[in-house]
Amino acid sequence: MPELTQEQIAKLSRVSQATVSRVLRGDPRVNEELRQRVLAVIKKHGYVPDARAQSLRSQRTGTLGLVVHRSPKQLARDPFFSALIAAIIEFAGEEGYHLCVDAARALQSRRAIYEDLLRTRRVDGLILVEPQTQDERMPRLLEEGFPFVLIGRYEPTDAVYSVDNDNVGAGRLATEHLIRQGHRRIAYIGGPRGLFVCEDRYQGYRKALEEAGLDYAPELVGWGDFSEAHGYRWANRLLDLPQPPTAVVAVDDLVAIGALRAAKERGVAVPQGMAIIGFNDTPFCQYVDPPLSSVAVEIRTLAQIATRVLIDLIEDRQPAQRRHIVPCRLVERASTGR
Amino acid sequence: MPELTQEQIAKLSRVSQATVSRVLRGDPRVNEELRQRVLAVIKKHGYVPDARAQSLRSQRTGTLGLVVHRSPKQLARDPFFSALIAAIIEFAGEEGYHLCVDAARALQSRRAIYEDLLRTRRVDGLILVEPQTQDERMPRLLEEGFPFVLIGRYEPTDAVYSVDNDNVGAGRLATEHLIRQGHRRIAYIGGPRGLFVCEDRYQGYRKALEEAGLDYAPELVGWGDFSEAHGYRWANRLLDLPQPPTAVVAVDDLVAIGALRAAKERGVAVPQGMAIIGFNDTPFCQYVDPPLSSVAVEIRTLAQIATRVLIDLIEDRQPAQRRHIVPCRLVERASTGR
DNA sequence: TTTTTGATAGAATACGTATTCTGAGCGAGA
DNA sequence: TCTCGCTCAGAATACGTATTCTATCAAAAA
Repeated sequence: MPELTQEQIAKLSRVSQATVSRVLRGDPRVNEELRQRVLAVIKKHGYVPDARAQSLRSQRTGTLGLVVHRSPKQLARDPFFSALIAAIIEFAGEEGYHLCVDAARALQSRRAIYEDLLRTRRVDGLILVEPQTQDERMPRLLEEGFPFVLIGRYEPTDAVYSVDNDNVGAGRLATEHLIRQGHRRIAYIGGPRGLFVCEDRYQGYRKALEEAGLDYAPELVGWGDFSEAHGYRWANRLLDLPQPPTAVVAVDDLVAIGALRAAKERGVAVPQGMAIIGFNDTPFCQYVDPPLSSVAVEIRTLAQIATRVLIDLIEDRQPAQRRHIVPCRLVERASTGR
Repeated sequence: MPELTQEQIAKLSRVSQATVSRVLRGDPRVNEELRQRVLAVIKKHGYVPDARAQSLRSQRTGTLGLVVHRSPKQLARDPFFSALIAAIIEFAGEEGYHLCVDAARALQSRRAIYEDLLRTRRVDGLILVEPQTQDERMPRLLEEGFPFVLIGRYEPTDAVYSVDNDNVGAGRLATEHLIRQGHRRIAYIGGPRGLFVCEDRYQGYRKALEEAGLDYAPELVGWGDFSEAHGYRWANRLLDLPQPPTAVVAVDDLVAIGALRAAKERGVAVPQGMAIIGFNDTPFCQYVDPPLSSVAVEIRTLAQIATRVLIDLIEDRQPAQRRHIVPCRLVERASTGR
């Protein structure tokens, strides 16, 4: 453990510890000769500041906290989170911050993690992902004035800084794309009713239909969950209709893949018999047959904005705006091709 | 910021700060009456220790560091890493540790991250993933006696603690499975020559052939990279042979999917015309058509062992053994079914 | 020459906790 | 009665850095 402290550097340079600190911090009020002496010693023996002492003294840890409340199992297989974590690491790193990641499985542990990261001052700020509307942490964080930023949406107050995908726009993008391809009878397979992301994409779907002057057909809209099985079931039901849709907007890639399987099983060609588009542009979209069109969510942008806003808050710069909406991007593949 | 310090708790309880500390640490040498007084005050006003001060004082941060050297982009789309990170978070959390994740993109930044995590004493120990044989960090870490554990393999010295998949066993598992299905002419599509994981799986393949008394056919073995394109190219080449293989072991799921695509394009039915098996049991295995058999890597076990060994090292308990080999598991799906 | 100003650097202190040191009080043994 | 030993709690200190406070010295102003 040959790690030197400022005190030892000082002794070797025949100056005081305070002077060493000043040299390191670039304080101009130090004589050039002494500065050189100190720098020479540091160069020779090496010096790395003790982050623990620095953070105790300066009240800054140089670490951001990321809390997701998902089970590690979900976390492990959700490409969204891995991409998000990776991107946040990247952008935080560029600004000289580290990232501390914690996962809150149960609601019970959520509180514990919150205590442990925040009140112990282990991190300078927090990024919360997909908060719930009934999130008891938000008011407390606001009250304490602790820097944090949300990825997702939170309705009860607009006092929080947040970044979210333009899910309405995404739904519209997918639907308009299908309309451009000539489709007139377009179904929507949604996820759980009441979830922002599903409702928003549904709104986008409705708007696109409306603007194109197409009729809305309630029998073409189904709600459920985010599973492949749900997509499979609903696609089958849609294909059983007297007048089945010629295209399907599925709220999630997995759901879309379920629909794809149903179509293939019944001998319905994709996209000729039925076009299918999903959301999120999950990595496996390009490996299914036919490759799946999808509306990509700009995870990196999401991460970049969240990180920058949080660091601005931490460093007492007033961020430009509270709510950020990140547009999505259409990725055309064979499943909606001509 | 209504966070109280021990000093303030002490004042409110009319005792000394030392006594508060003793009560909190469960020191038995404190009178029951005082203890109760202090606990009552804490209960009323709340108290959470300052992690920064604790770590400065106790030389322990309660944080593990995880360093992966991959670009954030690769990181984002590699399910292995997200699963690994998730699992480490989980197990570290169970032991009361946090996780600080950093990614070293360039070789240049690797050094910087190493400095920043380790010498600044920001973490108590380090988990290194997929070290290279020429890894300049290893000797230094060993020399400094800094606690660390490897996920992967390192040859130059056996002084390091490491956890690795049984890749030889995995290669054997896949090959034996195909042999059991009656295949006699089995190809191997590998990744980059010289990479441990590829060489080991190849060894397993060779051993399984040998033990089954099957001839080794060099023309059935191809090396390249981990891409889908490589699998596609090599599968085509194999199918062009005068006597094509009836089964393929692909070193990675992506490579296997490339092979799958080649087979489908040429009208070769899978598995009847050619069986295919991959490695890693990537989430999308179950969504391709036909679903892809794969040898699953026990990421959670890997993470669990690595975390436990590291924490043992940190807390001065001698771990049982230096090298841990985690067995893999066969996941049968339609691509190798009868 | 005396006072003031400015530049510089060392001494001292604070951050909050854990632990060692010290001393007070008391019962037991001589 | 006096000392020894023991229990317990407060005082003091250390962890390593950043910063404020203070002292020194020289040069400039009076």
